[in-house]
Amino acid sequence: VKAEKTYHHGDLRSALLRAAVDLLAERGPVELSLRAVAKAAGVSHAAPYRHFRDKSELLAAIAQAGFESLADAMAAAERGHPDDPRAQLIDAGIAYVRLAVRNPHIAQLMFGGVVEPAAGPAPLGRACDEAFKGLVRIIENGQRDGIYKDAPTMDLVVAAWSMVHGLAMLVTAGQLKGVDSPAQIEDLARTVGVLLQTGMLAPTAG
Amino acid sequence: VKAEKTYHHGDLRSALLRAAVDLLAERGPVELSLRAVAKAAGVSHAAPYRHFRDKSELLAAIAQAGFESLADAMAAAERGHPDDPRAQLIDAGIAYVRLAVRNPHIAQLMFGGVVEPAAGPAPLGRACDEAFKGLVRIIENGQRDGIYKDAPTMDLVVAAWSMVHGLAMLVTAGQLKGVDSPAQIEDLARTVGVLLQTGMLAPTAG
DNA sequence: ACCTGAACACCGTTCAAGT
DNA sequence: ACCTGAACACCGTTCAAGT
Repeated sequence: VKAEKTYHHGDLRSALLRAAVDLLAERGPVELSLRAVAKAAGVSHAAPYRHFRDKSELLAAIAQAGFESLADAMAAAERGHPDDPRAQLIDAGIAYVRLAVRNPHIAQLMFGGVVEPAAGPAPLGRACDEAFKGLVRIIENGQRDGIYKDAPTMDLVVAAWSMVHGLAMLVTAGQLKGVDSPAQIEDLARTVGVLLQTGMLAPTAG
Repeated sequence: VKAEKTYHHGDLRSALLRAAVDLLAERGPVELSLRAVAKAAGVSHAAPYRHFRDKSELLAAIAQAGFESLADAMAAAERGHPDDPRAQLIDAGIAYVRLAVRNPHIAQLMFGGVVEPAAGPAPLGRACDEAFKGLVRIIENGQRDGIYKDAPTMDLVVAAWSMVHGLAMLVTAGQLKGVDSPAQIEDLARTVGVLLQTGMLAPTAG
């Protein structure tokens, strides 16, 4: 941790990523400049090009890390309730929303159309698939136990993913007024998750 | 349509917006340049500054138009089924998803964190509120008729909005593999909407 | 292998000047 | 009132050169 002789760094790549995450939060993806990232990391403006092909690849690398965290959270939710798929799903939803709320700029980078999605460079697409598969497994667990309707698994998966994803995106975009504290948001995630499981319709209604 | 004498335009502002929408689709918000927009509209690179304070205000104006279309669609869904709040909600969801799918780049601009949300300039925030209120009205109609659960209205609204918003965002981000055709997407919106109303749980399950 | 410095084309934004 | 042209600081990207 004190070998600062040879050019500048032991691990410039991750130093650049850290600096970029900070600048992303400050300035947004449009105003973020690769030159400012390089300066923050203490290298020349050309140095990042040894590690990222261009600015969009730097942003994609940040998004990729986000998808990896998401996949981890899905796996943890499944492991956390080995015999209770309903709790797995609720926890997965809460974890999803929590991750997005803690890193709103990264969430928006992952899904906001600035970096290309699954179509992008291979590792990004793979990380994204991994997160998706975690959710699929959780729904499959519930269907195997007969907890969920006998509908096509993908219909249930899309419904659950849409709900939790939508909530996360609305919250990180500041679209939900009066919802600020993390506790409030987790409550909302839980409420909405229960609604998805039991439905909006009144028990008595036709 | 042939008065090209005085400087250049009769309505440069909307010509710039049209050009910007095209370039947005081609190059994305980061690579979109105000100078290219000006050139496409046939004016000097300084001319846009008479109509927009800066690049972000141009993008915000595009997003605002998107929110206005969304508010219109919500109102149309309500009017389309005067006595059937369930159909109002399903139609609103389908319209929401359809708008997003037809203009993915605008949808991502509206919600992707590139332009500031409700916090932004007044007209943007107002347009966004208007769309939201349309959905609230539809849910309130259902509660008034006793169709929906007697839960807090905002819980139902957030659930419904999250679901439809999430589906729209996942589709526009290309995150849902194998879902391409508009018909397929509308089917999915309908399926997911019914799931939200009736719930994921099996009727028999505890 | 990894980084620097100069270089090029391009950008956002401003402003005095034109009609 | 609305637009132009020059100007400035900044950016993305490349490349020959350094260690």
